[in-house]
Amino acid sequence: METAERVDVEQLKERFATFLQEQRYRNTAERMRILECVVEMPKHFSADELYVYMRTHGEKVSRATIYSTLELLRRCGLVVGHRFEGGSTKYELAVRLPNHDHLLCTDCGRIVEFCAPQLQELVEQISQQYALRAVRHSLQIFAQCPEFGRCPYQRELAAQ
Amino acid sequence: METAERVDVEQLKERFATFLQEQRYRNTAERMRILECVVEMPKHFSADELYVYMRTHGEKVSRATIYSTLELLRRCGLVVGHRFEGGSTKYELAVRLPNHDHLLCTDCGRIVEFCAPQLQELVEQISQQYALRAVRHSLQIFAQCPEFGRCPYQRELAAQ
DNA sequence: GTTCTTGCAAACCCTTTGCACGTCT
DNA sequence: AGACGTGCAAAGGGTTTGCAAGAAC
Repeated sequence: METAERVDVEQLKERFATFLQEQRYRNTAERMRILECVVEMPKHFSADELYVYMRTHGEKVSRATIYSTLELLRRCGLVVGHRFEGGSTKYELAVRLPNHDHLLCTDCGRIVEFCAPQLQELVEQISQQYALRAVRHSLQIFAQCPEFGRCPYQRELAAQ
Repeated sequence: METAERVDVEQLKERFATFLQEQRYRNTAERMRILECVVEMPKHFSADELYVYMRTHGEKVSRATIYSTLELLRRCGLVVGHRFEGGSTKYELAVRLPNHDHLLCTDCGRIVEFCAPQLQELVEQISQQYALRAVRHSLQIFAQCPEFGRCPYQRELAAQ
């Protein structure tokens, strides 16, 4: 849980409260508890994983509320959603590592996050070529270990 | 249908036939007819759009066969699948424009394809930093018109 | 003749929705 | 009081699967 300590939950809750107020949404206990639990989740989690986590930690909350609150958190900018291949949308706390993209190891499923400022430049350059203004982007790199089946992180993953 | 004429269907069918043979899949009439229809589809299409197209063009085929054949075509490299935001997976013929990415206008929904060789370099560079070998990537840029609501392609889109 | 593929429908997963009840303002 | 949010279950869209009949090898 080392990542959790680095995040100032109270500050996030304030930002969320301000957003809700400005957008004329109601500040409910459920919404704040969901934000608290989002902070406690591992880096990438699905709506259902969050639901299971909350139900197994004594929180009484429905899937519908989780989905709707995650959408509010996304619009508030506190959470980012990614549609990786295969399953469901994965969410992550935006404050953990802003403006990053993902490298997905097809050997072990590991997700590596990276920041590439040059990519931002490239994205803006390409958008300008089409007379458009880049709002955001999503780059996913699918990669393998140089020697097939010898992913250096496979052991690490198995140990978890 | 100008794009269709530029594609050598027979050559694609040969490539698919070779793939099926090598992988010990059977060469069936359905699989070849699906490939023919994929060539006739607009650039980006969903499995269901292909299904509807085939059913309205006298082809008797099931959704299950469409999905399984699209997966074979993908593994054969003839077709690429994209998970844009919102709906279903969109497929496209790989030969039309290889190694490209997508710019999505959030005003009009238009999908612009672009090739950026610098991106390929960047992707490889990033992968190497993590001792991985890039297999493929997917970059989606979400963009808007400089003046809100004045997308130069909106008229074009409405005219269709 | 055996194994694979097909078509159909049902199942499946993830997400959204309708509704009655509860809560915030 | 009124509008909005919640929980539940049911519906929804997209995709996959189980099975009997049919086709490829």
